[in-house]
Amino acid sequence: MQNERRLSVLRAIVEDYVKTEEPVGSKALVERHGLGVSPATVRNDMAALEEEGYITAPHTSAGRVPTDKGYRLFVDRLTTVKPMTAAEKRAIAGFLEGAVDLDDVVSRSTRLLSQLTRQVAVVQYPTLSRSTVRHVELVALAPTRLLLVLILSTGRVEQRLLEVTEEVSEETLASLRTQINTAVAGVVIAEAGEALRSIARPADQPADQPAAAHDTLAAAVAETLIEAMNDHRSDERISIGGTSNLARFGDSFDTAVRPLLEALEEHVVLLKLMGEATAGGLVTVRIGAEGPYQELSQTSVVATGYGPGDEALATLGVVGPTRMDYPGSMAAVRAVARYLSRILDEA
Amino acid sequence: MQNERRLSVLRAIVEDYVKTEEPVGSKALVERHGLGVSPATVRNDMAALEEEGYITAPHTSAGRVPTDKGYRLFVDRLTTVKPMTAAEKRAIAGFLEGAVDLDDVVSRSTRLLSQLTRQVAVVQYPTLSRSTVRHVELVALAPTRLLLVLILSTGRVEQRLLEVTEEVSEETLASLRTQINTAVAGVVIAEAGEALRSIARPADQPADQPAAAHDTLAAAVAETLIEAMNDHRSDERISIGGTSNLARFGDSFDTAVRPLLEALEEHVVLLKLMGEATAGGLVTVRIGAEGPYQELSQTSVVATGYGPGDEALATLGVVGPTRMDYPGSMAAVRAVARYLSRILDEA
DNA sequence: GATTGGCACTCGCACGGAATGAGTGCCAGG
DNA sequence: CCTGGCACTCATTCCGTGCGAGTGCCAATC
Repeated sequence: MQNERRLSVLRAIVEDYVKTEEPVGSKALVERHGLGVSPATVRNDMAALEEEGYITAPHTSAGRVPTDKGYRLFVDRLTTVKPMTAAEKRAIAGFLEGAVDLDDVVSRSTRLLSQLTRQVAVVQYPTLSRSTVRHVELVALAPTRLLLVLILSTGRVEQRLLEVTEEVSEETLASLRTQINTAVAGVVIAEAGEALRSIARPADQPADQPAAAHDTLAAAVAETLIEAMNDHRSDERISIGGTSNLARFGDSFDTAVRPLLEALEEHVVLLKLMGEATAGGLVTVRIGAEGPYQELSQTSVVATGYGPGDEALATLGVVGPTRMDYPGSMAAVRAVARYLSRILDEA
Repeated sequence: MQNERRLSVLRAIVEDYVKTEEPVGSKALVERHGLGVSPATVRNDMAALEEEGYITAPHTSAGRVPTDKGYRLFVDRLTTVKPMTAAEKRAIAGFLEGAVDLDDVVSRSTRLLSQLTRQVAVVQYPTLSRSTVRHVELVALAPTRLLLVLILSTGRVEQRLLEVTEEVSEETLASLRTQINTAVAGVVIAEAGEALRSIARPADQPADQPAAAHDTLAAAVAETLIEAMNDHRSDERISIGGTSNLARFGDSFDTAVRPLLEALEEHVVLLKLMGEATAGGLVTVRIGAEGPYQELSQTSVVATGYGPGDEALATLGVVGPTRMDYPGSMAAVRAVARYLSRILDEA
């Protein structure tokens, strides 16, 4: 790929095709874009581009369509991420400001992203594993029934019910509460387990009766909390929005919409599709067959990581047909991730 | 509608049409069902049924299709809800048993329902307004930053952050916590607000300095809690699943799938569509144009209420094209609602 | 050597008419 | 009231044709 104009032609093809959803011909190209050459010249370039596998013709008498390889070149070299307008920025900030809790933040982000991109938006809830413990609360609902509330730095709250065999006094509970919070507040989840276990079996304590009872309780609480922390089921929590945007692609229902609808049900598949979270404003683009699933060879993913302090705790992005507005999507994804991270910072 | 056989014919038409998705003719009818009469006879009956508006012919040389009115008669008089098989019951119970918290219960129910019916399932989270307060927890995250956790009888947890102007001591917090819980534990949401306000401005207290501080704090906490309780935004929380089942109806994309996809995004629309929750095992069926939305004249809703003690706190059901398996859907909806209510009873 | 206008060629698609056949309505006889 | 027979309707399917968008190639031009 040497020629400079050829790249412009490819860019023009991609832009036109994304806009019109129809194969684009040489004549239409020179008209709509200001390339100062004749259709014939463009045809030569197109022939070369096709030779190199960047575009393809659905059939002889139709225009050209970008291939995955063509889109790839486009996003890698032919596009500069266009910044959001001031108005858009204000809209994003305003929309996210009003959120009352983590659920709300995530669902607002999802709606926002789907509206900005007119695609299906996917937002993963912040992972447990790399966040820190903010507070642990023990509540006696009944003499032998405890509610454990685990509050994380991301604002996420996990709760577990725990039935114990012996009645628990309010004093025991209070002391255990203090003990636990001293031990784990501010500690990363991954390391909190060890701290909890050490409370349950302190090395220096004699084996008399009340101490044993306290330890049994502490052990049970510790185990439940550890279980909640390691609950990777909840790592798979995601929020999906903008499904109705798929309606725009009703024509390619079987090749694009149907597989995507199915993938959206399988959260595990979806998360794998989104890929590893990338930090620092880096947006990942996965085009068509580049992804791990054959059935989704008509689907692209634009994603990035987010989290407080630019540490990528979770992924967020949009999913749609390969024929999508990559620059716009990338800009929107990056902007939402940035604002979302900022909100998590503050909280 | 007098003739007995005509009803059988209608039933046969509905069943066949739902199964084959194609207009059904007189000949096919007598073959597939054991009506002991000739096609000609059936034709006469069909003519009568059409006259009365229960069925209609898409065009002259095609078979017949049930009208909304036809489906209505079918669900009202021609169907006995078939009970779930023992295996299905076990599957339902087993599937719901494993849930760890309310979120999990709801999302499992959704998945379950969509799998049983092969339709789009919608489950509304239990409403705040008619549930009772189980516990209120106050946590000092920082000297001037409080986390309020509101735990309801349904297992639902609402949390709010509250910034206060003056530092709060642990003792003040503890006493306020006790006060609040004494006042509102077990009280219905609707009445809890009054109880909270009375804590904030006790009639018999002198106006000296520390008391005033305590009152300011109490008032702030009370208002935040009341706001959380009256947050009808969270009444609109719903869980949706089985969207990919819409893929089966790819043919009627524009008339059925697209409007439904759009409605699924609009939670308010969806809730209105599901209608008032009905208690006591009563399943509501809303067929096509019977619903409030013209664009959804091709969709039916099968829904019922659920909640602890058979009090309908929320709605759950399935949404799909009018051409749906009503008996099966009704049975599944009823069964899931029943098990779900039972789980809420236990918790 | 790149660019351009000209021109023949390809091929999908839209349009129109004919054949097909499923399904109906009606009628006369049982 | 049911049934077999029969003429009729009309959506769907299948060709065949014409059209036109778009291409590829070539010779001429700058």
